[in-house]
This record gives sequence, C-alpha cells and structure tokens, in this order.
Amino acid sequence: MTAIGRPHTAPTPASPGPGGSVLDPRAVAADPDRIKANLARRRADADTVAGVDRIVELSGRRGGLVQERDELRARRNSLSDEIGGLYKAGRRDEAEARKAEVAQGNTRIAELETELGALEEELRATALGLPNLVDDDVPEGTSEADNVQVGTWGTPRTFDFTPQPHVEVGEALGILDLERAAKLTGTRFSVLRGLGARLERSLASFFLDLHTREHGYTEVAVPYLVHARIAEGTGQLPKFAGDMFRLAEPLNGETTYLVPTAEVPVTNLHRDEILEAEQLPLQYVCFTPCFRSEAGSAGRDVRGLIRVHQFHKVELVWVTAPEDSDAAHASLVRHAEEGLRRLELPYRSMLLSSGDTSFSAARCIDLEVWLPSQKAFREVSSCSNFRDFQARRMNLRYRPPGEGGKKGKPAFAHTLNGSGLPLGRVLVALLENYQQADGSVVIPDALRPYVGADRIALGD
RNA sequence: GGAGAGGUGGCCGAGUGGUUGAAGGCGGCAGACUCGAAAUCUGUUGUGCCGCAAGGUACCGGGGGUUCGAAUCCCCCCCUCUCCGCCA
Repeated sequence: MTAIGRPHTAPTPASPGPGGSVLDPRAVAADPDRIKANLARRRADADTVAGVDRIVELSGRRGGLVQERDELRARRNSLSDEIGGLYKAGRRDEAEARKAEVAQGNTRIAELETELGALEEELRATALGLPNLVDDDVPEGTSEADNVQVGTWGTPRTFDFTPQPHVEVGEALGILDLERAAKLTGTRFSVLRGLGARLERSLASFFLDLHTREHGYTEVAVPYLVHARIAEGTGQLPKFAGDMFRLAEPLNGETTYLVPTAEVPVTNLHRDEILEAEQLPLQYVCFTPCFRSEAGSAGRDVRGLIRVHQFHKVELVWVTAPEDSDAAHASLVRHAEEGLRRLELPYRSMLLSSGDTSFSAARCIDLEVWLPSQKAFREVSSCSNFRDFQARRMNLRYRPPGEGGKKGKPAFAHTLNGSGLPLGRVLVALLENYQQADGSVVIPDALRPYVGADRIALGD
C-alpha cells in the first residue's frame, strides 16, 4: 500500500490550475521598483528580486499574444457562421474557400497557444516563487534579533530550587517516554503516558472550547492529507516542499502531503469560491496533528517536545474582507494570548522584523512563552495576516458591496491564521512552569475540570 | 476490489453539431401596482482573460481528439450516487 516517503527537496509541480498570480500583476507592472524595494526589506535573494522584472516582461508579451489569438478566433467564428449559411444555400465552393482560410488561421492559433502555454507556465512558476510584501510598518531587520516586543504578560515565577527541563520533569513522572518513542520512529517523536497523555488531550478540549464558546469560532475537522495544489494555495509549495512529508504514491491521482499545520486544509476550504460579503468574517478553529520534516534543523532543540516531526495543534483561521483584516489580526492575537493567560503562563508578544517574517505573511506577531529551564521565551504561536496573498493563490474571493447598494465585482479576500495553541509546546511550558520541588506538577485551575486532577505526582 | 447510473448557470432542469452564455422554472435584484405587504406584471440577474474604450475571446466536471464549427460525436482521467464484496 501507500507508504510515507522521505521529505523531498525538489519542488513538485503542483497541478496547474486557476490563479497562481501571486502579487497583483497589474501592481507589479505599474511599479516594479516599489515591489523590489519591499522584497529587499525581507532580504529576498537576487534571483527572487529578478523575478519581478521577468514577470513584467512576460506579462507584456502575454498581452500581445492573447490579443492576436483572440482576433484569429473571432475571424474563425464569423467564417464558420458564413460556412454554415453557404452550405445551406448550396454554395459549396464559396464555403470551401472560407474553410481554407480557417485552416490557415488554425495553424497560427496553434502556434500562438503553444507559445502562450510555455510563457504562462514560466509566469506562473516565477510568480509562485515571490514572497508576500511586508507591511510598511513592519520593523526593518534581518533576523529574529530585530523583532520588536509589543507586549508582555505575567511574571516568571521564582524557584527556590533549580527548575528542570521538561524532559527531566516528564520522564521522572513517567508521563513522557522519549526512549520508547525512538523505538517506533527514531528521534523527534514522543510518547505520552497516563496523565501526560490525558493532559495533552485536555489542552485540545480546553482550547477548542475557549475559542468556540467565547471567541466565536466554528470548529472544523479536516483531512490530514492534502494535494500539492492545496499546499501551494497557502504558500508551502513550491518553495518549501522539503519541509513536508510527501506520500510515496499519489493519492486519488495526485501528489499528496501530510499537513504541516491545519492552516493548509482549513484556509483552502473556500478556495475557488466567491463568498457573499455577509458571510464574512469566517472564523474557524481546527484541531489536527501536524507533521514536519524539520529539514535543516538538525542539532536544534534535539531533546524533548519542542521540535518534533509530529505534534498536535489547535489552529485559528480567519477569512475577512480586506478592510477588516487588521482588526481581525488584533482579535486573533488576543484569542491566542487568552489561551496562555487562562493557563497563567507568562509570555511576551513580538512583532516580527521584515527579515524574519515568513514567506506568505505581510505581518506576523509571535507569542513566546516563558521556559524556566532555558530562562528564555520560546515561540508558541505565529499570528499572521496574509492579506490577499494566499487568497490569490487559491482563488478565494468575496463579493464586496458596490455602488448604490448594488453588488460589486468579486475581489480577493484576506486570510489570517495563528496557533491557538500548539499542545506539545504548551505541555512543555506547563511542565516547566508548574513543577514543584518534589517533582510533581500542579495543574492550572482552568485545566482541572478537563484533567480531573489538580496535580500530577510520581506514581499517577 | 466488482457492476451500474450520472456530472449543464445560486438551485432545479431542457438542449437535433451551426445567432446557445446556453430554453423553461425557482431563487436574487430593480421597477410598476399598493397606505404598506402578499399576490400579479415588467425588466434584470455568471466568471476569467485581452483592450483606454467600443468590443473581442474563453468557460456546460478536467484533459485530449474529430470537424470549417463541439455542451452536443470519440478517447482518457476525476468526482458523485446505487448495488455487491471488504473494513474502522
């Protein structure tokens, strides 16, 4: 049967489909220098920046070719009409003369279409490789060192003993078993046991309840496998194929990946749709496992639950009208933060610098939770506003209100998402922040109804 | 896995190879009638691409083919439904 293949680095061509123009081609053509300046802000490489000029050039050539082809088609259509009439009138030789002209035109049309096909494929591939533009007010910078702290909450607890890393805490309690996990799938996997497993399951219920009951999200359950085209829609493909696990065999005829985050299937739910303005905003919350190859992260966070090939996450996804996405982003961040506050975990929020903002995002706020053993804040949530970047890729539109109460032309929606929250890393934070001198771990109040215990002690 | 049926506009549903982007109905929108509403009547009501525009062009699940011309004919694929088998 179908096996899971090794992550691959060669970009898989996703099936061609509609959309695929990443940045607004008109906007690119109108002011390529502005686009290039923005790409420079996010430290795009020279090849990427060169793609802008290539797009301008290809788009221009495309227009001419399309026009010539359409004129030939128009001629063919009218000639065909005439031929029909001539046949009916029995004027065969006149019909034959027109047939000859159509045949000639068809030859040229075929040439043009071959040329157009190649040109459009290159245009598409080039456009898909361009990252989103970062917002103007995103802080200038090259890396996470340039991120700007925009908020902080809680006070790290003071310990009268040396706080242990989560691995020591969990293994000592018998709720975390990395050795046995390694027997099954090698490094970067975990096995939870007893109240450890229950605690993780409780976090899922807790976050889902929080967001559905208090924050207005609709819960969805989705496939954990997606076709390549879907991963292209959110921006994982074509550039980051190596970050995902790919099935060794096509599924239902198409190249298929394990989801790296619920963002991918959930954001794509409404691809190729035109949503009514009244339907917006859409707010989805979705619990899924997440599979990541972690290619290129060898040696980083090798121990424990912080960086693993499989973890669980509750994800928040929004689809909004363009004018509402800034407010939605603020709400999204607040909703994710609320998860940490209810669990009484200290955190800070960081506005990512231009160089640290991910490929698809226009702006991103990371939430970082305090880990006592590392005396450091570690990322638990990236809340991003993608503006219309993903929507263009997946042809996700809505119908804005038009002039005088009439309906307007379909326009691209905005999409956003953020973790709310990842179970593994939150579990790490709980084990570390709530550990006691005797090795037990106190369960925060908010989780006690879910866990059915107020503490995890040795022997539980 | 085996056998069969089917995929047409927001929905239902016609469609003989040639004014069919697509009849008809429902729904939606606008107007008339009304004090208002219902009912009725009239009109209108898809999306992409090229173009300043006028306009042109493409799209009837997807792709290929036949033809001067394809929603209509042929081939391949995908999806949905029914029955059988298997299975959580």
